[in-house]
Amino acid sequence: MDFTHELNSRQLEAVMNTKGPALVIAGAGSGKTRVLTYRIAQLLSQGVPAYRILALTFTNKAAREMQHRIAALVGETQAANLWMGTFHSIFGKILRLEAPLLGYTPDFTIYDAQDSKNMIKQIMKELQLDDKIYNPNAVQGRISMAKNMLVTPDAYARSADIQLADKMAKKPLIHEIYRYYATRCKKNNVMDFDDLLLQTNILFRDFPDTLEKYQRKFEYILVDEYQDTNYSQYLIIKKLAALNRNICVVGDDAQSIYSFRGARIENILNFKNDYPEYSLYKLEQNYRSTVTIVGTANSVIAHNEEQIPKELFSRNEEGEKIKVIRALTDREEGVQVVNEIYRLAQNEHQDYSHFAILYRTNAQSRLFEEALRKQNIPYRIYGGTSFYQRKEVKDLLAYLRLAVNQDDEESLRRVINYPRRGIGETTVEQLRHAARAHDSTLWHALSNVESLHDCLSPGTIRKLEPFKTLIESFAEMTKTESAYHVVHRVVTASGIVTDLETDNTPEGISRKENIQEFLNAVKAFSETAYKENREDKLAPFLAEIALLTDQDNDQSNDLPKVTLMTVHSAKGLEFPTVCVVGLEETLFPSIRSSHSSSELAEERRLFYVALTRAEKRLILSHATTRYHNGEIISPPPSRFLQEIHPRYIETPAPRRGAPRHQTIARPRVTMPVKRAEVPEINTAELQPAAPEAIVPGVVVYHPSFGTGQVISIEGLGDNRKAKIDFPQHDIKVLLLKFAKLFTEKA
DNA sequence: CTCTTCCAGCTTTTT
DNA sequence: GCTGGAAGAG
Repeated sequence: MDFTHELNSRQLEAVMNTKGPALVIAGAGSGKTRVLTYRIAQLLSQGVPAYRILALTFTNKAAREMQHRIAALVGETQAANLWMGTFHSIFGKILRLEAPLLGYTPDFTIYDAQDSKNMIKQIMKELQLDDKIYNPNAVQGRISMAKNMLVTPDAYARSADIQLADKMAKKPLIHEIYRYYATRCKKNNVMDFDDLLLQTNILFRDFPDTLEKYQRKFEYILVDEYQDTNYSQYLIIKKLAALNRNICVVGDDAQSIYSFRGARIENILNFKNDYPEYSLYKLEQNYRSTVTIVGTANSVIAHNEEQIPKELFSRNEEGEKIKVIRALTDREEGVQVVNEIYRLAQNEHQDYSHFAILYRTNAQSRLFEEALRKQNIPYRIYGGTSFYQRKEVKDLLAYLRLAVNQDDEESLRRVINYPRRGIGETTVEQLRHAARAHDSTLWHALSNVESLHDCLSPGTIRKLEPFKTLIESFAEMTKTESAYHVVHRVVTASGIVTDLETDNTPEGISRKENIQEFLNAVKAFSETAYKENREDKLAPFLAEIALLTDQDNDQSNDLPKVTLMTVHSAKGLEFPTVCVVGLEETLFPSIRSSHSSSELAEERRLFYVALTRAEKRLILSHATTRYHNGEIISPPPSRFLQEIHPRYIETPAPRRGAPRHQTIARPRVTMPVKRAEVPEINTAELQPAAPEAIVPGVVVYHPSFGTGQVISIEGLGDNRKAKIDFPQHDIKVLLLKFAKLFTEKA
């Protein structure tokens, strides 16, 4: 096979040197996927059997794309035999094969984040912990952190550091919740997303023979997006690669944007320590973007310290300068950005699919949707609630999961009274109580409901019996019938259809359509399974969709549409024109990143990711005022805008007559706060500041922070806060109720 | 047990 | 501004 014409010399080296550990630092748009696919093709052409190659990605989409590209190089059959997929799907598969070793059955249920949060809430209720103090999100975050760091409930309870942190957070009993949660998951034959990695680690730790089996099997290991691996993933890879040491990791430290989910940028930075004999390949030529865009991105990321040294460059055209749109309000920002898209589409006959609007938070999408709808521009939104998160789909899924695994308590709770059959909370709690007394599951209590005549009324038992029989009949079906038959039967026999039938509101109709859509998905699964000679039973179907996201059933059908998504979900994608919007302090960078420089650095990498999505043209926008959680805020423009080297930014054309397409005269921005330029104040002439005098722009004096300038005001009543820039200190947010502020006497 | 109304909460989220 | 969950009435 001859790759020399397809690859540059750096890429070629990375492809051809297949032995030993390799670190590929792949800058944005530098042909990372190309290197991975050709490297795999090279291995296959050397005679390495496909089933001995393990290739790990973070998204199903990335895995599928790679599979297609490899199939094009070496043919379908070989490509299909590769062990290629996401961490979660590959190790989920291995765990199903080895489940009995760990005390699970191969049909274990996978819980998504929502399911596990519900379970945590339930456990907290049983432990009588107040969910005002024990915020379920925070608790879940702690447990997830622990799992990703391979901290067992015992270790969690014993760790002095962790206990101190939890005590400080006024949540000293998280270890109890964690313990119950872990026990119940196991009892229910359930794994959450973190378990797919944690249990793999446990498997490899406790069963050396099994580890060795997979070490021998996977002669070559490749990992995509290595900068986004967490500790748990890192350790799995390290263990698997220990025997052959043929490990190739590809990544870009500048694009590490998932530390909030436990990703550890140091994994890529420390690769050289784990594999001292490694070879390093730096891919620095960007094939995606114009010189201007690459220069812009470089000038921004240069503000981060601690990077793997590299210089991304482009030999593409110079390209157009960056357009910065400044709008008075958030709504106006939407209108102006959409106008610009409209103008480009008209003047340059650009297809609408060539445009993407990228924002920091999903909540920002609404204004752009409205503006696009008004202009009759087709668009597609990514993110928000995905198909499998919809209530009606989750209801149906709960029945299906129960049919496969009756011990799945969350699913049982979800449908025991849906559709309404008069089984309320009290009854379920009685069952839970009975289950606890026998140290068994909720289903176990329900299936022995006759023995509970002491605590349940005959009437209640009469309501529970038919439900129990219903689930048993579904369970019976799954053994022999195809997934499609079971789902079809569940939809009708459970009463879901009758329940939805009565609702003829637009939402109700959409719910029915979603159920239909689900049926289509099952049918599609059955057909592929049949074609590929796999079982088309319900269990493998559920296993497959548990790890699917809405980006996966992306039917980019019909007409070309503008793409709207968060910057996070845009990673790995590219568009001719990219609009990065909402570039204001507190929003991008997020306010939550303001207290630590490492979080700010991550925000900057996120901005870098956004910029490097663009091929030809970049449009950046910010608004002077915007609604945020129902309040008006007026944050200054993002510092990231100032970090772009000015030579890349388009300077507004001098006004010659009225501009043709301007919809609204642009008022001057009142407050482009630049640090350290706060006017002096005469400290001799001060008076206590009246609350109404504290407005953006006003210069104030604070006894300990000195002179500062008000950036913005948030909150109402006693909660009113001022964000003030004190050049001698920092930007502070002060509660006006307490802050002793002074203004100059008029 | 069920329905309504009210109130707090609220980044990002490949799996 | 929107959503999900809790509380209270029927």
